Amino acid sequence: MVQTPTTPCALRLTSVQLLSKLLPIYRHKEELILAVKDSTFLAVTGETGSGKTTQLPKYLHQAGFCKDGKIGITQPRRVAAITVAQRVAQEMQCTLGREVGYQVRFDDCTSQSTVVKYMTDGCLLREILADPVLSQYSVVILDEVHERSLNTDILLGLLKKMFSDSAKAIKGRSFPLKVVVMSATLEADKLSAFLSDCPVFTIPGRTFPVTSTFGFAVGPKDIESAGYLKEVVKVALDVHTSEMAGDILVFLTGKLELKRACDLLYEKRPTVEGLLILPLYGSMPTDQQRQIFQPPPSGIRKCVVATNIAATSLTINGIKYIIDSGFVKQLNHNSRVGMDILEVVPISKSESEQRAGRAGRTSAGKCFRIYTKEFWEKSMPEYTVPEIQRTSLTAVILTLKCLGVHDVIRFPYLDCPEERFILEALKQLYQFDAIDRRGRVTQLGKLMVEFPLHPGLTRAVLKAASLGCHDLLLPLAAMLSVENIFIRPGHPEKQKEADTIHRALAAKTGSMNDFATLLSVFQLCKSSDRPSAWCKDHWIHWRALKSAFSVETQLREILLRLQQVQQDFPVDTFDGDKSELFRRCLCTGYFTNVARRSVGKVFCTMDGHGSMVHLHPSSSLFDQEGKLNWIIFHDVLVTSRMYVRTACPIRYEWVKDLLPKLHEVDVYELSSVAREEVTDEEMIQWETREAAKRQPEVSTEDVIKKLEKRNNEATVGDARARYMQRKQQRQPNKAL
DNA sequence: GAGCACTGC
Repeated sequence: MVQTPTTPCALRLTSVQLLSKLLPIYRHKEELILAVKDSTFLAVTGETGSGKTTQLPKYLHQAGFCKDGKIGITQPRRVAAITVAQRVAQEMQCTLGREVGYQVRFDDCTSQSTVVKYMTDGCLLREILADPVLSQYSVVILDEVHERSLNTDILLGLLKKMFSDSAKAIKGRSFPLKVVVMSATLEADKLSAFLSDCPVFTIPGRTFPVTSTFGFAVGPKDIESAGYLKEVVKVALDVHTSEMAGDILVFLTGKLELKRACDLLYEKRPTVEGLLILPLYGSMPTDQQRQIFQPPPSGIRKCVVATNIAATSLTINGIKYIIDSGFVKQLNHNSRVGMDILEVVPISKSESEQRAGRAGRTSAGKCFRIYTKEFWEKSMPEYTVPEIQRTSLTAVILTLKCLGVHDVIRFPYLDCPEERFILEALKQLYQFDAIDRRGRVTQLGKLMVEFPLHPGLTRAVLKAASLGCHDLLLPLAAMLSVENIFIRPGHPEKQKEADTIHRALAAKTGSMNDFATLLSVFQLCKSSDRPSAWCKDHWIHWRALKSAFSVETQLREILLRLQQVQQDFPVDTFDGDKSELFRRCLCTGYFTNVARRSVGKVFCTMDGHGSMVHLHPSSSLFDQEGKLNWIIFHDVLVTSRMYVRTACPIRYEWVKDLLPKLHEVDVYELSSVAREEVTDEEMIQWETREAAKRQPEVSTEDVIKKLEKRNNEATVGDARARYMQRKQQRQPNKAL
């Protein structure tokens, strides 16, 4: 413990401690400690403001739970892990990083003496990979379980399994492990049922009532109607002119929409005095955010127009009024086209309650929903579909396999993902050589799981490492895993300027290759004397590039460690020029994202879905389509068309040997692999069938015909149709 | 010829 030498500091600490006794949880301290002692699993529910996140670990520490091991508390977000740890360290009068610490990616603030450790759920998952029984912990607390983040859901299943596998895992421990899951009230019973009907401890919250009203702008029949933006603006102005003092928070779906709404509000400004309009979105420069968190000047009302970032990640004080559009932009995995699609969808009822709740943090509030009661009843689901059911599972399934979970279908999921999502993930892992035909993790798969990247990208990195050219792939992998680095300003003049500079950067590499451009930007900036100024001059996000630098360092460290530990680290040889070497490495990881030009500027994906795609105009390959035949690409964007971005040309010969892998495995064959390890008998049957299917010599045209299997585009087509409809509704003049 | 929500390792 650290002494508190100065009086002001001591006073402050005392007041923090006094305040903690006023929290609703304080009255239940002894009962809570007993409840944790009495059972293996405990579910604790309590709304915002109950104090469960800060106080429970402190109570357990005081009750002696740290005698044998640590108390670990997970959070879905980095900032939460850090700020809560700071707060608790202050209350326990110790230096952050000593008894109380935190660990998030790139920031480990713990030491030998740390016994109360806050961390992100992803960090604990990494720890389990290294130590499957969590032998250092006496208590594990999963917080914010109701948010259903992918990592928290996996942790939940793993912890349940740890105790149900006839205590095999637990035998490896010298003292018992206690598991506490904390959640908002709604999910408590479900959690209890999942964890062998464990006790539920309820702590009252401390929030103020929020009254919600419905509007007229969006009904179930015009689900995609965008006239709602006008309604949002109208409601905001009504609130400003007729409601009492208090700030407004508006929930919209995306950056452009925020901008449009702010413009509409500004237009009304001459008639509406004293409204401070502030947009808020994730990638916004931090210097522009300051005003948002400061109280407005007296007599001025703040109106924050935000994306979903204001739903959980950021808290703004003084919000009394919520205006809820009822929509969110969400990345969903579509297994029919085998791709991730970013789309606007109605929020769930629980999500809308959460949004409303943002108005009741400091006093009673009001929530104005711009959609009808009918929309609420007919078009909004009860709960948000958990991430695990709408995301690509490739990386997660590899993690489970590496943890010895062979039966990935019957793994105890709180909510099971659809079987075809799991099968698709297995198929991809097989294609990347991470698992074999029996579903066992390969040597390569064990290396791959160590990298915090998509398995395909990791595959390319490892290929490069085996060829001794990881200096080409590590920076690229880092650049592809951070947010978009190219700034494209709104002003037409500036936009032109930025585009010209970006095009010049691409031309510098001497080849049409968006991956090479990214690598070049990384290298040029890194070797620059004043990197931040270099970024400014080239319209590049300095913040994003800085994080690419740290990611690259981390990836390099992981690779180095694996090469030292692993005696038989793969080694290959290659002679050819650097550009070919680079692209060949990419092919090993991106051969599932390969397309061949069909007619004009249209490309056809070769992954068996046969989707028609176009090059995005931001690509350096754009307008060069005539010169291209085969390309690989990093991602897909569905707007007015299906666009592929970040692409490069390849030669058919480079993927020829890999392409058969795309269709040699029948996904249904893998279902047995998914359930358990395959028996020898099944294996022989399978091999026989496979051999029968295989042609002795497959011609180019045969492979292409097989891959151009048309055309499963229906869902993407739907998304596009909806988009076009919205576009017309928003720009009625242009439609004529 | 251009519609990137939000997390996390």
